[in-house]
Amino acid sequence: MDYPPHDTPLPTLADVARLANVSTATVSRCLNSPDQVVGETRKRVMKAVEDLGYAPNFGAKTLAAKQTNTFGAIIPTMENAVFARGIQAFQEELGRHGKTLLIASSAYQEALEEEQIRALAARGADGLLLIGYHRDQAIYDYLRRRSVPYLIAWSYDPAQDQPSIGFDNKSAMADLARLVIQQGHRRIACISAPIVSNDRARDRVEGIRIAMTEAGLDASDLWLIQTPYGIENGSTALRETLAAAPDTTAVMCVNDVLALGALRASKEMGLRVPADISITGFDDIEIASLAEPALTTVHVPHREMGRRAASMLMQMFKRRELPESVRLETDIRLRRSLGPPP
Amino acid sequence: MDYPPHDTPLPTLADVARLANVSTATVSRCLNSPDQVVGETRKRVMKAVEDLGYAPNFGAKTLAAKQTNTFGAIIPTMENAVFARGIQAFQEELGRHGKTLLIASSAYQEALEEEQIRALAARGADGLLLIGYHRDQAIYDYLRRRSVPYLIAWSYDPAQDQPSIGFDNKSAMADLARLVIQQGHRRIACISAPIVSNDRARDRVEGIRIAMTEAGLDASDLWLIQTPYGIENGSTALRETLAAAPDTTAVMCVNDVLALGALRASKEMGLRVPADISITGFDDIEIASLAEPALTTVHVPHREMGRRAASMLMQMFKRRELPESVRLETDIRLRRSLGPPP
DNA sequence: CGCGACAATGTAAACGCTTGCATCGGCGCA
DNA sequence: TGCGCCGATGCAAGCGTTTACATTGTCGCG
Repeated sequence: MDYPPHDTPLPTLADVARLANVSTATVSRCLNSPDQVVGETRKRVMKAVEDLGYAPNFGAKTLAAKQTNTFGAIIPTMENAVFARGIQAFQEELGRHGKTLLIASSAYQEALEEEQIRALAARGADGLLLIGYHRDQAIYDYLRRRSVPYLIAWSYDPAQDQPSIGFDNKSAMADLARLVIQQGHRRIACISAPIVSNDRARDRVEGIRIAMTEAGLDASDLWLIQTPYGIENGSTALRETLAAAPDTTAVMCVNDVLALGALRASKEMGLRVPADISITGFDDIEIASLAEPALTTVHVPHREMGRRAASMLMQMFKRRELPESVRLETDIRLRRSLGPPP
Repeated sequence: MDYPPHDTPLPTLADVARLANVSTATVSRCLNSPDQVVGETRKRVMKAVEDLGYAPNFGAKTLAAKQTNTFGAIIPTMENAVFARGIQAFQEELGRHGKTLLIASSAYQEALEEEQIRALAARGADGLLLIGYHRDQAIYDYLRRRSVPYLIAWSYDPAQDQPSIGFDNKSAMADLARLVIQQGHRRIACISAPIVSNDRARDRVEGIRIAMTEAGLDASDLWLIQTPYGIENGSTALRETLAAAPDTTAVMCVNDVLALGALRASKEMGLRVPADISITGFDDIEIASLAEPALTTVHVPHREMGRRAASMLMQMFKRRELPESVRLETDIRLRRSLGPPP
């Protein structure tokens, strides 16, 4: 069986019009605003549509109508449950309003993200959801110039002059760090994602430093190690940390997945958590509470964020104005993986 | 700050042509096949493009060129790491060839999936990746009629006359079930996703039945409970199972997430795994080996599947012919969660 | 009975790009 | 010097919609 390029070329509006004995305008109206067409004609047209198996050509439609009912989201990776969940909610909300969501994943590569943003914008997305602030100014200019509404999620920073919905990564992590310090920890290590193009990770690390400084500790004492996303990487990072800084008593990870890896490595090394070493995460993914011991982490309302992001973006498109940025609350989930130092 | 609908309308090919003092044809060629244009002209054109901040209009481009360089994937949910991983690989492979991937998620709803398939097809996707066989025949007809290449992943069933890449869910699960039975289990329960529109789940359940029958057990004795995807749901399902069938000694789950939930519930109920009850999963997601005890499950080469699916689909588009379906091998990862019955 | 208003439909001009074909120089070769 | 060829570029015809505007036919009302 083959896919003839188009042996029977696809039916077009004109074909339908011919068959139904009306003009293309009428067919178009039938499809887009049926109440402008009287019952009998409409029935005839619909039958023709059915018989021909007609489906509108999207490119042509966009070209003529300049609206796609399609929103786009560019996320760093699908393999992170955190984004998956937020985006799922985002899509559900859009769906409720008859909009379609197109997702692209950039695999944490800046160049690729840029390409995808441009692709989605050129494709006429009615609006774009982006993750975090960090990206080339040229992209923002491009988006503004084409007047494509965009919203930044997973970060909230009033200092950044961008419409956004998210939480304050810095202060959330600082809160957690205060708790860690309060438990008596002085030798703290941080396992982070690469911070160079990830403002969320960067802010979280910064949060720890802030709390340390407040407590009279020397922030430059923070042992920092960066590694890509992944359980395995978290494990490796913990081993390296303990090799280089053996007196560490608390390891704060910038996300739960790294923390889970660290947890595993600790156990494999025969360390008891939290008796010998404390470990914390960030995100509160579902398995955080399932781990052994359960992981102390920062809970983030991902679904709420996704849902509200959708509403905001649709508003932006409809009303053509910038919304107020929204700050969501996070809260700390204190679980067994954090305890006093040995 | 506002998003004027288009105060300064976007620059078009014609604008660039005017500024560079060439025809639109030349500009188009500059952008799409630069070697057809001599150096100096090209430079001039590129400068104009730059100055104007020109970006091609995708709709127009598709309309004229009938090729989008875009592939689509419709997955049941992003929240399942299994799909996330496979799709990530799928995208990476496409990216290597300069193609873009658009993803839509159907939240396991048939009607939504259909809508999204149509949307992506109408949008001129060069090819579509679908999950599993189960969907309305009308959709297949539609796709064929529009001659949109499509490939089915995560399932392989020679009986289905569709191009696909995947593994044999039925025999994979049967293999695992044989192992369970071999350990001595006779009272087996199965926690499944809803099987009505999910052939993968259905086949896995069927696999258990086959193994039971082979072993001389009565397949209708299999205690089956269906529940949506999610750890919490897995927990609940386990409790219900044990309430209704208290003599169960092995619980086979159709995916790891449900299994993890079951594991948690067992522990909460004070049962020792596997001493009091054995639990198995399917997929071998990363945390399966991290669980306490580590989960016995079926390992599936998700990334390989994604990567090869991309190649196949690109071939289908280029060569316009149906490929051979590909059957991938799975293998059982025997871990501590499975043991002999008490 | 005639006129205006209005509802239903048709006409045709965009929309922004690609591409087959025509055109135009300039070059090599006899 | 003249011819043919070829590479670079321009011309213009689509591609399949939407939609402003024009046209037609009906109906109610004075």
